[in-house]
Amino acid sequence: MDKKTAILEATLELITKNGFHATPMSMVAQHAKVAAGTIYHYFDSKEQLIDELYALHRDKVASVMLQGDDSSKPYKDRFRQVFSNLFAYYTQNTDQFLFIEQYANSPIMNRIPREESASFYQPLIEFVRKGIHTGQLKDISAKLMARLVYGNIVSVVKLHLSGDLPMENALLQTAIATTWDGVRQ
Amino acid sequence: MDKKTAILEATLELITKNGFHATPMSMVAQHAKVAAGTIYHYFDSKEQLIDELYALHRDKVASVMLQGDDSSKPYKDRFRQVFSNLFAYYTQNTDQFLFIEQYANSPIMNRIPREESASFYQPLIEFVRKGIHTGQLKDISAKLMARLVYGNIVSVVKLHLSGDLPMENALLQTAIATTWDGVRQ
Amino acid sequence: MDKKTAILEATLELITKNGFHATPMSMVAQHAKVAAGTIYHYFDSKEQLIDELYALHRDKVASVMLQGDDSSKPYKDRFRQVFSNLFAYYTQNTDQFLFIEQYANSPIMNRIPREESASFYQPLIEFVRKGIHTGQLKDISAKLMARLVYGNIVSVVKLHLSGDLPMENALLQTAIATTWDGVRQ
Amino acid sequence: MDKKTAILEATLELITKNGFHATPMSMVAQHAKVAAGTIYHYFDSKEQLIDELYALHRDKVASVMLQGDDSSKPYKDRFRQVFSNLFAYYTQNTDQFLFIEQYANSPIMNRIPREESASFYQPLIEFVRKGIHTGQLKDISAKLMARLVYGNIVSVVKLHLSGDLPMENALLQTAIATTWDGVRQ
DNA sequence: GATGAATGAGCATTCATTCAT
DNA sequence: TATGAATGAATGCTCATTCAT
Repeated sequence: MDKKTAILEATLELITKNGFHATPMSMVAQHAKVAAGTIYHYFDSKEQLIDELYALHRDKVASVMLQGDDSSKPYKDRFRQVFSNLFAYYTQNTDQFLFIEQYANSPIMNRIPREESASFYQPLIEFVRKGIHTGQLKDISAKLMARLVYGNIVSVVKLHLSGDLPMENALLQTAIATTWDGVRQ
Repeated sequence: MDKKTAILEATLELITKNGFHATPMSMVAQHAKVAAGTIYHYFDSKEQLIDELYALHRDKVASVMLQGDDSSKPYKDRFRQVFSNLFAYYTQNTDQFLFIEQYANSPIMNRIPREESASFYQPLIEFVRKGIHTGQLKDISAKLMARLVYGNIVSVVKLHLSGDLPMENALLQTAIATTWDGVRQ
Repeated sequence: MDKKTAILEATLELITKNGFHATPMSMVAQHAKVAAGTIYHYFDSKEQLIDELYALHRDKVASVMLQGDDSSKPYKDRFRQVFSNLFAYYTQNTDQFLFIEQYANSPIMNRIPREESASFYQPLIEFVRKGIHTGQLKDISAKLMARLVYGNIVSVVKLHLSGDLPMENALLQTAIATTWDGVRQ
Repeated sequence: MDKKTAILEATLELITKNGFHATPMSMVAQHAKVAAGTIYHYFDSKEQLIDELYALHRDKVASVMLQGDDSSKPYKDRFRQVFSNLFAYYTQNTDQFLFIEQYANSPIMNRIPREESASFYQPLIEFVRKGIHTGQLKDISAKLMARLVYGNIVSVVKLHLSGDLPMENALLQTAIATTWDGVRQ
């Protein structure tokens, strides 16, 4: 649905820029070039619109993460690729990144059932688990390791976006190496 | 000022629970047991109240971080202590942690001048810089390294608070070791 | 027209239950199983739909009132029958009764020209007039008498519907007798 | 409270003229010469405002009804007075009458607990009960009789207000006599 | 005729802020 | 200092109505 997409895109952009509460539905309507009432054909409420937007981008991230993963390659290369995938996606889709972080760190996150929100990390947990089983990675909790790896990616993206230290490739490789040294066997 | 403190505490608690926009000034007044108008004797506006609250807790974190740091100890022990200090503070002061994260990940963060907000990491940057200079840590960007270390602490606290994997001490030591292995020379 | 009837019936039911303003056209459409736009093929507006519904049931009541009236019977029996007719119709068609009362007691009643609305009582006025002329009823204003009689019927139906004192037959006969004693010569 | 009274009066007037849903809160505010938000200091919601308005006038009616009742007078005179009291009050306070009728005949009436709403008739029931016990009135259900008497008053007021047959005193006496003849022993 | 997506004016309600006391 | 009643602009949402198909 074209209008639904327009609404979702306008919401993403505006919330990223202004925050949840500084983004009135009327402004979303204006930017999406639909009438205010139209939004309510596609979404039950502002709350539900935002939740759906989050679910959409959460799933998108999950699908991007393992793109191009090839189990025949050396695990270290695969690890480097996963890190790069997310870094590239987030830095090229700043709004998505900032929206996800804003959402995940606000109390509205609790509107999402615990299980569903835990599942965000599932693909990454599976991925590190493989590395653990094959002896490439430390034999520690996969849940913990996945969080640490993902957290490092987020840290690097934030540093990049802060403008304080833009990530050229060499620096990114350093960050990946640092992460790898932490988790490798 | 007793009332000012009451207002700040009420604000912290309510924003942590409800979020910025779901926390009306009237509710803050009620919880702080002052009249609505009284808040405006101590703060110019809601915005300024929140900003001041953030500044307060940001500085508190900076002071907690290096508590008990003793430059005569082995650097690795000092590193372990910094990590533990923050972990302990955040898990024992959940509201502060959640408030800082909520604030730092929302667009209102931009209200704070870039420099000031970068300075949050300054003590940690100095700390890792020492490790680099003495050859204990990798010779890479201190800014990057500080972010990675702090990001790992945040990751561990969030995992703990999610209830998905409570951190007993052994697990915490694992997380510290993983971080250390990443940054050490 | 089948759909038109469905719309009228849905409107009656919903307005009786929810009131005029708590009955959106979309809800009427849903219950009548037609599209929202379809209603506007049969009715000009919500206002006109409601007015037509009222006219419909007002006329229905007029036709029910004198059903089975036989001028060869004793007038007192005929009086009793008119009373019973309306009581029976209203208690067996609760929605119609409640809708008429709701409509007649709301300011929208003024949308109907005075004359037309006065004509609701016309058949009853004629009926009591006969009783007056033949000396069965008091020689007082027929308009007044008709209103008193109809008012008594309404009172009895409301008491019945309130559940506070269900009308079995004996009680109904008492009510009729009381009314009769008031108006008879 | 001066403003509260102004709000109640404005609401009464406007609802009587326009109906519940055609009376926006902004219009109430305007007529009461207060800000829109001020209404919500005194009332929780539009619904509660209307309910309170109804309760207020319901109680007022109950207190007016028996005004000047003197148990040493002949019962018939007392009966005539009760009838006259209500007729006079309603015709001199048209808005109150129309509001009560509009409210009582709309589905919102169900917001009021059954018992409370039944109690509206209680004073009148007690009054007719006295007449029954002393043998002045028919020995029939007091509940039924009270409803019939009150219904007659309402009928007379409505006829008067319709403009179709203004009630001068002689006519009013006729109406009272008709009612009395119906209920007297 | 029939549909239902789309419109946008209108509504109830909230809330940051002010100010007379 | 402190109060809390009062303000009124702003917000999320509804709903009668239209119109392209």
